[in-house]
Amino acid sequence: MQRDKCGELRREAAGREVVLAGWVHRVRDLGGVTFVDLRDASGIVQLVLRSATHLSREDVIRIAGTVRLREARNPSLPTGDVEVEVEEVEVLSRAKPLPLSVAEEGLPSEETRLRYRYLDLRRPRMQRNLRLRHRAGMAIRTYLDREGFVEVETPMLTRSTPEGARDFLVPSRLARGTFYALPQSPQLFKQILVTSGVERYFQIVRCFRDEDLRADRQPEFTQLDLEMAFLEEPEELFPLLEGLASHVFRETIGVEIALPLPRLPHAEAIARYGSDKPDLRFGMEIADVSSLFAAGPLRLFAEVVAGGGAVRALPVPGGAGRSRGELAKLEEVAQGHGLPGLAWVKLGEAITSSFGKHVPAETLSAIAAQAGAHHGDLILLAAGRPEVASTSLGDLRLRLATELGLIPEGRWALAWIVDFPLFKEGEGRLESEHHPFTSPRDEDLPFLTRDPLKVRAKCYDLVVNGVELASGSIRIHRRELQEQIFRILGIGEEEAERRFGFFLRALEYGAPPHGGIAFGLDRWMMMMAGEASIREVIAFPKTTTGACPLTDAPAPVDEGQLRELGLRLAP
RNA sequence: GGGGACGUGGUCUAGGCUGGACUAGGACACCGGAUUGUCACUCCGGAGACCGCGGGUUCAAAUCCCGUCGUCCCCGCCA
Repeated sequence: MQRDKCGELRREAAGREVVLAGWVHRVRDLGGVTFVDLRDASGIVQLVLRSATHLSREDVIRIAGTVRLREARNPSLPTGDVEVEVEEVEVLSRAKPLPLSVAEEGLPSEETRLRYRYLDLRRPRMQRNLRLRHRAGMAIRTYLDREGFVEVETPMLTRSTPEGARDFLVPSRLARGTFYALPQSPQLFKQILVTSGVERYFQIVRCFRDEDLRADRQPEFTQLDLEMAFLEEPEELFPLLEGLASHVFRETIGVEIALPLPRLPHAEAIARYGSDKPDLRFGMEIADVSSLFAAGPLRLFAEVVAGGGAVRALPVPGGAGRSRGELAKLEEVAQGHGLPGLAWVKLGEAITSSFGKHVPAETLSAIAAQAGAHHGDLILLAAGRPEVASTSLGDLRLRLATELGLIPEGRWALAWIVDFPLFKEGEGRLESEHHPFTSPRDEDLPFLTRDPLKVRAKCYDLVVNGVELASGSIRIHRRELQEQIFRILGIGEEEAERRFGFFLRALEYGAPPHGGIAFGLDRWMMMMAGEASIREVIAFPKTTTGACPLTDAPAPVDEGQLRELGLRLAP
């Protein structure tokens, strides 16, 4: 269909004969003359109709006409200098009265939006989001291609390798009673690919996890997955990834990211911000004031410190005026983390505290100094196991900063979180902090047998504004070490062979040292688009119950289909 | 698995706490009419909802209670 683009008509086009096709955006019928805003992917232009063709919103039409300069321009449209005097109109397709408003304000319910997604996606904001995502994808591919990466597809029908989440299963017809699993990530395939001589692999790939949904979680989601051979240390990978991230930010939303990015050891992130994905757009750092209480006047806190615990302090700017009730609410948050309570110091006209007279004024001043708090501020104190004390205050730090409007908009605070522990305590056994294929740090290898919880991993997260954007590691490339890790995780030799045998074997035929990372692409898009939900950057997302209102999936299947698969539904 | 919020014409919403003139109001969309310079056009008129569904309390339920379904948010879960 030969046609011109609505959004590209400018002053210079005046006098030209054009053919336009698009959707009727709005109709203003003045009787003798009717104005129609015609919309196509390029934008909107005003048509002038003098014939009596009845048009409704979202009708699809094709017109032929002449571009003319307007008497009065419309400054709110890029095409506002011109209009098209219509000579011929052809209705290509009628639109019924709309089941939802295509206006930006007063959004319909999520379900209605998804049921009529083809209308919902016509909103400028959604069009913008789709295009933003496309630009990001282009930027990613351009950058990685230039760096010598090869995009390789990996199977969607694969085997269940019970890692973290619940698998989506696909029954096999040819081998009754067996199942494929949809991949939670291409983890093992990408490691096998670098072992196969693809020294630089990447893929923009769909992943599947059958867990409950959230605003930032869908059962199927997209990762930017990449892996490189001949890496032994995280630092060898960071410059490339930083280049990628800054390139994508620049090409997608025009934001410049200052490089190199700060590195923050995991332990420090917890201590200073009470989170392994700290929001670094603002201060309010947590201070350790344990030493002030170690031999101090408060027996309760002294005992905590003596028992290996810590007392940590969070400054709250301008918080000195908080009422007892407000403090109680904050305390509830801390209690939710398992702390018995919160202590506080107010730097008001006088310095007051929840300690009454038990703690001398000079100690209170010392606390204020260490917490970096000033006149008018409040200091919240948490005492307990160091991590619990910190994460409780970390939670409060975020809540209070949000409430106080201390988080600057338009800032992008990126950082690497490094030196995660390799293991964490699970239910009666050790679990991988990242995943079982993560390499321990060389200097911590001696602790593997003696004190595994002390072992740090060659593992890293890329954190943006308090959101985990990407997570990766240097992998284990020697079978013996991989088997040792499995043993520590309580995966026996027989089980390891059964579940991961194919992978262990691959490590026996010349596997280079390697490592990589996976970005949560949807979350990244969500942030760049300034959206609060991942669904706004996914064309056809699912509801919280995993349903698709557009197609009504999931749906029952015919008895015959089940029979072919050898399946019968339990009563 | 648990907690919370919401559900009123096609869409968004008022009403709900404190049940009775609610004969459920408004805006947008829709239909009819007027209208030759609008651009969120305007003006006049019209149609359209038994208030998600089921049960209960009551003389009386959109309103109170219970259940259920749906949507959203959070905790658990998500290597």
